[in-house]
Amino acid sequence: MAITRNSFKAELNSKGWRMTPQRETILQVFQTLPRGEHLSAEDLHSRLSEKDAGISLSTIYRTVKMMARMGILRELELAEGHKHYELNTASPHHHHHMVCVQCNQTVEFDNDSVLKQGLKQTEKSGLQLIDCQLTIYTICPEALRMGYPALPDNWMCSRAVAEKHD
Amino acid sequence: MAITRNSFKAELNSKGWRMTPQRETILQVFQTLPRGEHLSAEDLHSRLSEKDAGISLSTIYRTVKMMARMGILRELELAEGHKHYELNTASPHHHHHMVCVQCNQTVEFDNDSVLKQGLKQTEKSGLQLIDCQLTIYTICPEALRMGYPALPDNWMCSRAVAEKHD
DNA sequence: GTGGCTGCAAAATGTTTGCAGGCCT
DNA sequence: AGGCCTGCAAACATTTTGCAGCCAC
Repeated sequence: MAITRNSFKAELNSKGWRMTPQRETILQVFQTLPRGEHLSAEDLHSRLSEKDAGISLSTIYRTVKMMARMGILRELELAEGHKHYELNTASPHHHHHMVCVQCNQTVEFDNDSVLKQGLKQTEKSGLQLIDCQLTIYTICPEALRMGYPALPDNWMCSRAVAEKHD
Repeated sequence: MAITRNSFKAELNSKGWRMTPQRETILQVFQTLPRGEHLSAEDLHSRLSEKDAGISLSTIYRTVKMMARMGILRELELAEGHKHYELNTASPHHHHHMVCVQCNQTVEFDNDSVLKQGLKQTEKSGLQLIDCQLTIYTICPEALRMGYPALPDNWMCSRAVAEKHD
């Protein structure tokens, strides 16, 4: 049931498309990504440049969008202004996200009942469910104490500061 | 509990900010928006230009972002590439969205149990819930029949075509 | 009166696209 | 061999920002 290099190639070919080194590399990155992590196009690009395989940004954008449409990747709108991608594992590995609007820290959590609600809803409307994402926007106690949403310019919570020093 | 011009002004002043004609106008638009509708910054801009009150796009962007941070508006990432806003009515008017990835048609639905799950999750982590959105991505039967995701270039489902003729 | 607010224009960001050449099937 | 695919650069869409003047407090 999980995606493999070969099933990916078969699915591509069945649509008249092709397996290429770039597509294989990108699939591998997601296959070896620790559970709970997700990458933006830019993340992928710099990660691949560091190693050997430089893949152009355009190709990355084209590829992740295609893989998302094929149902292989899941497209997430978590941080402001750009999308993240992760392998689209079906239930029972279906999970959701909780993201702090101040520091963008994301925590994933499992909740199968949400997917059930989603399926109920789409069946009722005669539509096919592609994905179902519960995103919870929160703000951390520290930012609240500092007077959010009237925070000083450039203020960051300690978690966000720590993240900058990675 | 619902937002009013006066409670808005009070909240602004408490933070050292000001009530202005632009902010009042934008609040009014959302207050009189039929339930289930949501506007992008561009929507707001053209809607206000048609009438009398021309408000610059920058001010609109600044204002809706501020109002979202204050918890007055809810920021939605439904269609590709731009955000929509709606009044952030608390439970029991809390609702969620189902959007077709082909034609972008959006249907809202109620589901209080989702909000309950969200509250449970944030409490567990000691965070304050700002918003909680279940977004269901679907694809309509018509696009499936046409071979999605390998659709002909520029193909649109009949609902999407109808939408273009508005 | 003062400092926040607006409008304008310019910049920045994230993403898409046209095209010439290359490689998978 | 044909046509899909890539990389590059340029275009694009949306959103953000610097700044001078304005207006709510």
